[in-house]
Amino acid sequence: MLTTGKGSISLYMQIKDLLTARVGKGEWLPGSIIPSEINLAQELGVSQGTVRKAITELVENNVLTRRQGRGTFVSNHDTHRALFHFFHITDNKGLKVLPDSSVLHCRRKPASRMEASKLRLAVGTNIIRIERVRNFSAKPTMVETITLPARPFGDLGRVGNYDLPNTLYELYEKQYGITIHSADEQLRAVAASRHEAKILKLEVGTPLLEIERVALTLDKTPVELRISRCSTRNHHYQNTIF
Amino acid sequence: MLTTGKGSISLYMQIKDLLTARVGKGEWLPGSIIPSEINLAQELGVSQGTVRKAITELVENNVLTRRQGRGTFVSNHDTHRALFHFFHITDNKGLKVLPDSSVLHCRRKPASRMEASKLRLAVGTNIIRIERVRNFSAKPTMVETITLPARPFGDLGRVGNYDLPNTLYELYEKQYGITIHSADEQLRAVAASRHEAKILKLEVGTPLLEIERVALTLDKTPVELRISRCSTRNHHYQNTIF
DNA sequence: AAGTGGTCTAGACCACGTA
DNA sequence: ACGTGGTCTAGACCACTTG
Repeated sequence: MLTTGKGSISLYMQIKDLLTARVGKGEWLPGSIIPSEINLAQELGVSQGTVRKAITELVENNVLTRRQGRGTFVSNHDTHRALFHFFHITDNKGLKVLPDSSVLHCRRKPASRMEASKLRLAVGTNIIRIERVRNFSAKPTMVETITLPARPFGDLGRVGNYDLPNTLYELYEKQYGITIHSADEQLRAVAASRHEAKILKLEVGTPLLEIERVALTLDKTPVELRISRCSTRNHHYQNTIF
Repeated sequence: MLTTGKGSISLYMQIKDLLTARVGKGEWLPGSIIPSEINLAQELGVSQGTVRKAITELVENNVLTRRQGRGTFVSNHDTHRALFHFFHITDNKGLKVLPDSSVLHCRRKPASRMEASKLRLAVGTNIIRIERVRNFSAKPTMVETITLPARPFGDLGRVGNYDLPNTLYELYEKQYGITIHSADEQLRAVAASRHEAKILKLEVGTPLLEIERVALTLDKTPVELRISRCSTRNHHYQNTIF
């Protein structure tokens, strides 16, 4: 239960942790409504303002979403979030459009040392490795290698099912109950390999922007490693520092 | 003055705008203390909670900084902010250290079309163009070209004064009263030119990470264009998506 | 009309830093 | 001891959405 008094953490923080846990455990599913502030306050024996403060911070963390007059909901992954929150490539006019994707292959393998390290798995654990190319207005622009631990993602890409949706995080959430909450990205400049050059129709050695992303759940468990190599002839990676 | 009633914007928003204006106009200088929440509430004829909500959002925007027991201060640029807020290059272990810098040259020129566009100046307006190289543990790693409008930056780099400090935003703030508040960055992969290759001791054509940054003041006026080209052999650009 | 989140108030008490 | 920000309460009213 909640504790109060000297030396103990503040009430709203305890409530924040409690609400986070309920979301993390799947007690409240993405997209569903949570009890009203007043109900939660009664249940927890605190004032509405205290619950409100906890919820406010979770809204800032993109864990919950408020809708005036309707209620408070667990955030979920829709196309908008994929585009404006997790996708940072824009064309050189600053316009953001999701590229479409086509899968080149999808294989089950033991994790390489690098994959194991990034996903915090033992070397040799089974993983699913997807390679796909992403096109902007029919022009191949990015090559992506996506690595997922085989465990929670069970049958993904099985039975020759290369028909993966464009926005994978929606799939992870709906199909496997795994919600991506944050991601760490490392960007480097690399030279196009022969393989990449062929796919992207560029010269071997052309500089490509490499984005290595580790996607994490709410409790910071890494669940996806994605390495994208992107031609920056007509596009760039956009980041705003506030 | 503050307005209330139907259709008018919320009180705390008006207060937020008012406080922002006072900071923007230099009425309260970076690093200085602002009146206490209680004093502001009395002055403005609202409750402390309302002032508090306005200040809370400005703290989240990095405009103000609270220090418990001491007061609320206008944020300023120190080394910590330069490193953790505006500098995104880390080594491949994830460690962040500021590189040192040495200026190659510093010239006054009319703005190129590109510079004028990015800084929202008329083509041909006088600008200051600084080129410097940045070293990590004595290894040249980044080449930077920094463009500033000559107007507000008066005598910067004049009289052969190539002794610019490493963290320029502190200089802009203290010397010229210009506070950088946010920045837009565009990242691309490019091939090292002969000039860059020589400085960085690399082969011509080596892929470099180009970071094109436009730095803005609180009222979103662009005041610095900075193009960094960075070897990503031992370092990378780190971005976290929450 | 009823229920939700959004704003605002007035006042209490705590934790922290300074003098 | 005093003033600051930090937490918490109880209650009022508004704005919005749904039945």
